Amino acid sequence: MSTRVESAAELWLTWKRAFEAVRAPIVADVTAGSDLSEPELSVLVTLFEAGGAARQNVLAAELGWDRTRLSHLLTRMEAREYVTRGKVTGGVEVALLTRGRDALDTSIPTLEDSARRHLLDALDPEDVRALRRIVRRLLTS
Amino acid sequence: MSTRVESAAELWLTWKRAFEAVRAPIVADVTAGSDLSEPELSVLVTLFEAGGAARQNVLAAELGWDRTRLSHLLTRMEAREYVTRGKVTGGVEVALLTRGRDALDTSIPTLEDSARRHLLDALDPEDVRALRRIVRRLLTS
DNA sequence: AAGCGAATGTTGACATGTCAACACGGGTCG
DNA sequence: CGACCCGTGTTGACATGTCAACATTCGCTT
Repeated sequence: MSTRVESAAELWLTWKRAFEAVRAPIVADVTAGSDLSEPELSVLVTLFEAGGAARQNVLAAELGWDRTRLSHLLTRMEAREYVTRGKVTGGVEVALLTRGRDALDTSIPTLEDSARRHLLDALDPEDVRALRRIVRRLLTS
Repeated sequence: MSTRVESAAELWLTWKRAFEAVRAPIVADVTAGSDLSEPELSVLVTLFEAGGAARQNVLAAELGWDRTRLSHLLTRMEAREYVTRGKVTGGVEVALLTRGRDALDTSIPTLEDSARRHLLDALDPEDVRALRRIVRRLLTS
């Protein structure tokens, strides 16, 4: 009759809650300043970290997204001249355009500031170390 | 010209990546078994934790969602007879229906199992303790 | 070379989320 | 009382994400 929410599920659910609680204000901050949505920023950042260009499937894997989602989003971003797509043996390569770099330059400081206020400052150094360790572990498992 | 991604932003971005990496398989597991979407499950769980019924605005706050989103979702869930809405002084109260409880009973064990495999088992006890502490801290800040 | 299969992307229909505008119902204060 | 104000919830238009079906291309096998 009445299911209980047990340990692993409970850990997941509270983690999710905390994550969303942090995400919401950060997204609000970031989207307030620029005309980038949060997913768009993720794409640009990932692209930037990859050196300015990346294969579309790599991008999708990096972001943990579905091909379809990325495809649709890139179509829109291409129309706004943030990125271009070029055919390459075995697929498609996406590259940052100037407008994309400019948008990044505008958004990153805002993101840095917001993330510091809503995440870093809420934790003490030990927590931060632990969080980094947890993240690393989860990403390599 | 070329922005760097600094410490707080970098922490946030990697955290997000790890979170998504954990979320994806859990969502896949949970939605595979039942006919509940992940947001729907969140609503049911929150409702259940609240004792089976809750004011709509409380629910929204608990979930960290927009009123609008919850309203739309509840409309769909009401149509599927998972929950009901009743007018109450000062707003609307949402209550679990039998179908909702049944769906929970089906989904929670799946969630528990999936969360254990994809989250708990990937961490050692120390990480888990740290994560719980971090979550608590973030939710009360 | 020809055929096949797997990986990659795209497309269109549909589900879901977001935003701005509106509607309603209590408080509160003149 | 009556005129506001504010918190709550709904609605409809639009943006975004998801899913299944389809193209294309590359590698592998024969």
